[in-house]
Amino acid sequence: MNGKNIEVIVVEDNSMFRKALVDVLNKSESMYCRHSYGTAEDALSDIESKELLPDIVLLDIGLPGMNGIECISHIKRLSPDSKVIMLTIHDEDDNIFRAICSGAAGYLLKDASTEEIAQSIQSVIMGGAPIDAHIAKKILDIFKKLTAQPTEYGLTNREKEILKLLVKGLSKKKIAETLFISFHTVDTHIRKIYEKLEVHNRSGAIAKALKERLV
Amino acid sequence: MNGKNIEVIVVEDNSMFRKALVDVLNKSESMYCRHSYGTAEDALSDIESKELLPDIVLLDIGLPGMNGIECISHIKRLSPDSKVIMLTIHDEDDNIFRAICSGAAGYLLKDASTEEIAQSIQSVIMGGAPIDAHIAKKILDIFKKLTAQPTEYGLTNREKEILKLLVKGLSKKKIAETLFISFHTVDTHIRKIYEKLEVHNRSGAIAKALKERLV
DNA sequence: TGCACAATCACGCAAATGCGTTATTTTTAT
DNA sequence: ATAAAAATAACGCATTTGCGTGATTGTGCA
Repeated sequence: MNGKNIEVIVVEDNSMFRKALVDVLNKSESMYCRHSYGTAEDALSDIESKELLPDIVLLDIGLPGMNGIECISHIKRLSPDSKVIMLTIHDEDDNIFRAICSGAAGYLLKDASTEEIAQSIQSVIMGGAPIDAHIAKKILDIFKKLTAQPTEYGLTNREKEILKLLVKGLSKKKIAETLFISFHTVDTHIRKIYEKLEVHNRSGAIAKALKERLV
Repeated sequence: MNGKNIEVIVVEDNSMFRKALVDVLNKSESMYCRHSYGTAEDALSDIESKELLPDIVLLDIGLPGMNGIECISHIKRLSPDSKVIMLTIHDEDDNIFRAICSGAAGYLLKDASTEEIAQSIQSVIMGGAPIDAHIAKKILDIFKKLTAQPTEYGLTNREKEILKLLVKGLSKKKIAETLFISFHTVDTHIRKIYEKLEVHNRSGAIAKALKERLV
């Protein structure tokens, strides 16, 4: 049961970091890394042609060409049992959600030590889901945002109605025609909307409406 | 092991439907319904004062006053082991996601027969998650949308950068200052963005960017 | 009875936008 | 090396926007 039996491949464009990773992995007693790549395309074509079935893929998100997120599903297609651990520089990366949904098994920051990364691989093999604490919080935040009751800005029904039309891209004139009211009335309503949403232009109102699911 | 041992409570504002439900439940050999309510507030205060710990809560989404979604978390707080089955009229209800995240165990349409509803209760008790097929599809669609690769509109990096600033609500002038380029250049980029996104104004671009997670 | 609030409408004006058109330079790809 | 694409910049103009300031009407609540 012991021995170097966990096959790991590394996909990471920074060659310094890639080499450091590979070295650490190969020093481990339980895993080895025979293949590492600088781009998703290289890795995928190798997996396909050599019929590689790695246990673990360490995958950078910020790759040139095809990015890591896209890469996950291709890997899963070619080698369904491979576990993918994402590596990222930024914890504010808003791709977290996509990665998790695409089937990433873990999610680590690059400032993790190479040892920590090796440790995380063990954890994935044991069925765990190593996720950096900062990233875990981000994930919870995303869920919280998705599930949160929309903030109550005290918009009246008419204002909500007009906000919807703004989001649809209508001009004041078009809105007036749609609702059979005067251009000026629309203008007044929009001013109230801006005031209540605490924005100063259409862009802000639309962004807020969509981000906070007001419409 | 047999007998009427599953305690169900019903929260539904339509009294006709509520009564029909309660009757069917009480006719069942395995469950009973002693308490039913027309509002979330009534149900919650009763749960609190009488220390009810129902096995199942059938909960309408479209309640007057506190809605069903809000109600879930209160129920879970007062009676953590209760399983909540949501009832809704519309399958296009965009609250599905919130309900699931709040911990609803099932999600049914009101046009389900009362028998089907009773059947679903059994299924929840058995550890299942009865979700109406239409609703299940909606859920998958929401996830698909959340996880979908953003449609490729062929935006260049510069265009994406400027799109982000548009979403932040900056004017062309501000964008020009931010990027240390001319107002006119910003203008040109924005025109290309509109062209590629097939919109004709800022509102359309921002709405598309946010809805399709381009930023 | 009165007052707050929603919804309606109006004028004017500076600023911003959207678009037709043209053009140079730099980068990328074949 | 050469063609295509991207990034840069400019002028003019009709339209739209954002906002200061003002007003009238209806509805509900205290």
